[in-house]
Amino acid sequence: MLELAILGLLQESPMHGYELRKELTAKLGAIRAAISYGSLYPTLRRLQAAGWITEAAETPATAEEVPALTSRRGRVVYKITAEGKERFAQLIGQAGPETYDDTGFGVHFAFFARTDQATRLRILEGRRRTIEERREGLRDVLGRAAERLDAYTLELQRHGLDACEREVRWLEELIANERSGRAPTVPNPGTAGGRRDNNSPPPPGESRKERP
Amino acid sequence: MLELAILGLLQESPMHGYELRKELTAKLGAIRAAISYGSLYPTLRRLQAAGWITEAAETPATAEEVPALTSRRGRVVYKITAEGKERFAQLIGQAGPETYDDTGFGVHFAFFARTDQATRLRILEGRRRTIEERREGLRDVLGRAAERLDAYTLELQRHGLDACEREVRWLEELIANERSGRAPTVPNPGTAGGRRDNNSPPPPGESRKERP
DNA sequence: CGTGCGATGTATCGGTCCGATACATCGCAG
DNA sequence: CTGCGATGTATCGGACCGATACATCGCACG
Repeated sequence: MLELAILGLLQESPMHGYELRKELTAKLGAIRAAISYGSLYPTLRRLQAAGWITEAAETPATAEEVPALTSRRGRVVYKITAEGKERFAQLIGQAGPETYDDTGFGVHFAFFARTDQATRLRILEGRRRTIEERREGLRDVLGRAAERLDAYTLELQRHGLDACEREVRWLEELIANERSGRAPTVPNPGTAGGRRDNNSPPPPGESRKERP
Repeated sequence: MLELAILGLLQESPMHGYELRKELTAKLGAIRAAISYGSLYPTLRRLQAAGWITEAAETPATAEEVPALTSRRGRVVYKITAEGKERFAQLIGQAGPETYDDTGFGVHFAFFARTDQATRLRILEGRRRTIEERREGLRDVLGRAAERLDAYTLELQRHGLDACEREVRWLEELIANERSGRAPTVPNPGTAGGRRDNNSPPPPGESRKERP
């Protein structure tokens, strides 16, 4: 999962570890806590060994000398290679069971802008299937085994069941949207402060890159 | 986390691994997928080595002989020890940061019937804090960094934000309930099939054990 | 003027947990 | 009587986390 996320982010622009972590947190903040360096750095090493990424030279063109006075301490910028792009395309295109669990789905979804529509649909439906099964499991417990469990445990299940139902509905809308339109935006009026408009969703072909 | 869950379940009644996994799945189904044997068995071994649990003899009293004909193949029943109960009480009573993440909170919550009220309140408030922070992070991204992210990523964040707000509300109700009543049941009319009544929540002292 | 603290930055280590895999027994339907 | 699905125990490699260590940079506060 981390591999996919790193490859995806480096496709936007080269980055060093720290920056990568921040971008990762921003992009995946909805589905998981901040990624640990204890995962990040070993993974970067692994990707580099596999040839998917390489180290890029530091020293941006605007660096007006100010040279080796303090010896230009280490800041390792990574960029994706051509093989890395292939690898990313391969990973993003295939969908196994791990694509449908909470984390896996979240990561795939976060890169839907780089995923073709058929795959998007396949993933959304697989996820829906998965959540529907989880939902049925919870209904079973709440129905059949209810008297064996204490009130707190039951309340937990109820809350979980509610979340499942809500996610299924969300997925339904996304699927419908995907099938016969193009925009990922769900038409329901957001629960949060409603000042966000977000019209003009980009037709998900390729996205332009920009860096400040 | 697994340690806490196993200790908690074995407190209800002795069990072997397979059974433990099923009960674990039933009790924690709302927060995580089925626990893996690759975690379960090593953890059981660890707990046994630490002296928190012991192997109990198989052969339930009703076993009308039918003896060593096929050599009574292995089925290892574990039961909790006195030290194990102390350990459980210690684990359930203390609350660190890991108590507030998704899995940790879920496990603690699932054993709230064995937790004193002060601790329950502390945990609920810690969890609320954690989710509120996650919520603020998502709002920040949605507000400040919105134009840097594609429509799919934004939709993911929105869905996550919605889940956060919902959970905070849920926690508020539980906290209010906890402060001035006793019942864990949230008064909101459930989204699911509403045939479950659940009055008479047990005053959370000690719960009776029963096994079929 | 300095000094110390919070953000930036790279890195490792032990431990927890997962997914795949292997293997054996039991009850029962065909 | 044969095979298959549920029950049952077990290990191994790998992914990821949390704690920890360490070094530099900019700037606010005294």
